Amino acid sequence: MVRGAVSLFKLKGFHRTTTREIAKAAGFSIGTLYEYIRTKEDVLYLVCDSIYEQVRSQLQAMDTEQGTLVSLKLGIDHYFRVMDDLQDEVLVMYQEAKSLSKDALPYVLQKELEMVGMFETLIKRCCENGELALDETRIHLLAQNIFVQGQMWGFRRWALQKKYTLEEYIEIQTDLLFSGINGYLE
Amino acid sequence: MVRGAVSLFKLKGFHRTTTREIAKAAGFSIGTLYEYIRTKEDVLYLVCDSIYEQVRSQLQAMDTEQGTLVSLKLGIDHYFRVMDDLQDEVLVMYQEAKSLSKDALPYVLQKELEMVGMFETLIKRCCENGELALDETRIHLLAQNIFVQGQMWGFRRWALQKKYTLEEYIEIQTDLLFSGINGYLE
Amino acid sequence: MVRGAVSLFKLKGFHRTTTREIAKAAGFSIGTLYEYIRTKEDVLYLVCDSIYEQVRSQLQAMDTEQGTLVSLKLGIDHYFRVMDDLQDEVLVMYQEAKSLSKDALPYVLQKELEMVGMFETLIKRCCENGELALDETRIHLLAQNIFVQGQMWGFRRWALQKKYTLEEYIEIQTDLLFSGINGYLE
Amino acid sequence: MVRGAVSLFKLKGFHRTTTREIAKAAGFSIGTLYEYIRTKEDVLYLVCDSIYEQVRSQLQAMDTEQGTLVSLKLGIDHYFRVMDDLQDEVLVMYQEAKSLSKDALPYVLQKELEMVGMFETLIKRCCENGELALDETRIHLLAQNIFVQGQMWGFRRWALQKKYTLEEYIEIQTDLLFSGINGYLE
DNA sequence: TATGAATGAGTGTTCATTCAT
DNA sequence: GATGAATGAACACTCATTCAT
Repeated sequence: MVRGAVSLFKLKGFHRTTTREIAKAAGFSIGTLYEYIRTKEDVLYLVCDSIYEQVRSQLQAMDTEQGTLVSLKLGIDHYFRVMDDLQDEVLVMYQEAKSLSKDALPYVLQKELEMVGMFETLIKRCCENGELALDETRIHLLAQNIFVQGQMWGFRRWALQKKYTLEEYIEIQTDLLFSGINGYLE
Repeated sequence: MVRGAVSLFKLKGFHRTTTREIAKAAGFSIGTLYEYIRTKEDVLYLVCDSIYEQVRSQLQAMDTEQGTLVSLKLGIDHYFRVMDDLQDEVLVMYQEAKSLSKDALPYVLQKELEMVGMFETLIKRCCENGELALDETRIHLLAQNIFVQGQMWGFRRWALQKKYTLEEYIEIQTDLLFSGINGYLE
Repeated sequence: MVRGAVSLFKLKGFHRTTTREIAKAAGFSIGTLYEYIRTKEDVLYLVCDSIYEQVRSQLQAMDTEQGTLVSLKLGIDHYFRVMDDLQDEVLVMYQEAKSLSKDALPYVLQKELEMVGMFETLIKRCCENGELALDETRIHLLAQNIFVQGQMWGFRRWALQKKYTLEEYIEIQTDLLFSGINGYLE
Repeated sequence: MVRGAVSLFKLKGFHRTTTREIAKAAGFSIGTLYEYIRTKEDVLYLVCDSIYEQVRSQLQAMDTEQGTLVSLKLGIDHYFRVMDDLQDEVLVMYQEAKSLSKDALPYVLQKELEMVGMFETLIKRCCENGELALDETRIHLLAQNIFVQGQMWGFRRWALQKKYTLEEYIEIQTDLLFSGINGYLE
């Protein structure tokens, strides 16, 4: 059901998608759909939940233990590729999450923070390993930046994917992330 | 009218806001509303247009000519403050722009690119001045990053504004932007 | 004003025509239009009234006095040509008269009866002259038939005007009216 | 549904009848009405279609084979009685058919021509049988006249049904149709 | 006097949700 | 359980009519 709903939301947005369409795409009757959900909004919640699950499961492969700059770069590379793979899903979530009820939204945001937390861990390991010397606040914001830069590839695709291939994007972003502007002083 | 609509869209989103509410918020009757617009979507377009106009007019103050790293930092500082000021508006646009018709969307995206262009110019001036040595592709992506980091402050406020004051955010982001991770090697 | 309204009603019908369109077609502002009428329906009444007036004024030329079969035929010929001339107007009245208020309708129907009355008179003169021997009921129905056959040319134009020219129509109808089926027994 | 709609259209016309009224008259909710139709105009089409079907089914009883003047008279008699029976329906169709879409109208007109065709056949049989000697153009127009005279009984009821009973109308019309004016020369 | 901005009741239509079968 | 016919609240939009200027 979720797969079908994602396609529909991607195509027409949450509000323009009818419950009938969701049921049809899932191969259910409308009556059966309402055995699984109580509200149309539940579908959105399930969709968001499923997307986060996909993202998280794909990110499991990321090595958070080694704590070297190389493994950090590999982690970023991996994450960006996952975001490329799931860009439709991520775009949907970005645009529709606000339609979640006041109850469901914090739950979803919590999951996001968990994912940001993965990058925090990755960076912290580097600090513990003595490869980096960043304070907590810098670590957290850096993690958020990496996280958003991954999503950016999807939600600003209209601007980015015209100019860069995924490989170029990963390479340049990683470079800018590491070198900063100061790395390019004349 | 636009002001009222922004508040409503912020509160309930475009789809959950009725034309009657928009009219009421604007202080006129539903009939009069339709003297000014042809379609509910026109309101969204006017809202987006007005937001961009506000952003752009506030960014006019930015000095794009000097071409020094200091003026670049000042530009970023100014932009982030503008984004803080207009964070509601920017959030609305982020979430609702996808509801624009196929005709209006490119027009809005075009305006975004113009704004990204301002940062590109700012950075290019530094290169021309011999303060930086960045190639075209890096300049463009850097500009996009700065642009998105400004918007981030608004659309991820639930995560960021709990941890950082605006001043802290500006300071740390600027620092990370310039120093990069390499700036923190042990 | 009436001229413009007739064109509009012909094109889109009474209900689909807006008062704004009527005003514009008349060269008035909407405010001024409402100086002349109290209700949209008044326009319809004025239109119907004007159409009957046109028909009647054109029929004045008909010679009702002579009381010969030849003058009867000439009268029919003349009437059919008037109906051809005013077929748009007549069609409009046919289709929209039912939208007249309960007050205005009888007034309009009265005018129709007056016109039927002209043919009654024409036929009666022939009887008085000793050219025909028809009773009252036959005279009245004959007059109605002639009247309707004239309108038919307009309101069934989609069927009739593909098959007959006006001249043919007049000739054959007159012939059938006079000869009847019995005139064609083998 | 069609029955209820006919009553309403008769009473107030198509445009003044709301979909809610149609639904109520049909005994279902507005939502259910829209399970059966896609557009209000569909109701009009269904109404027109159903009326023609009623007329045609009732006319099946007409004997088109015998080809005698007596059977022609019986046919006319039968048709006039059907028109009396369905005069409300016929009146509605006369007044509202113009509101049909450009797609549906020809379909309805086609059905009318089929019915006119029945009278043509009836008359032709008489010719083939050697009872009459009428050319094609006269046959066609005669058929149209009979057809319209049947409808007249309904759409000019305000004038005719005050003066004549149905029996009188049938008798006199048939007589005028057969004898013509010439049958009443002194 | 002539205007046209303003009004808001009313319309066709949609769609989330229920519930008898 | 599974279905889908039925519901009706809610919506975007129109337009006859008014009235301050």
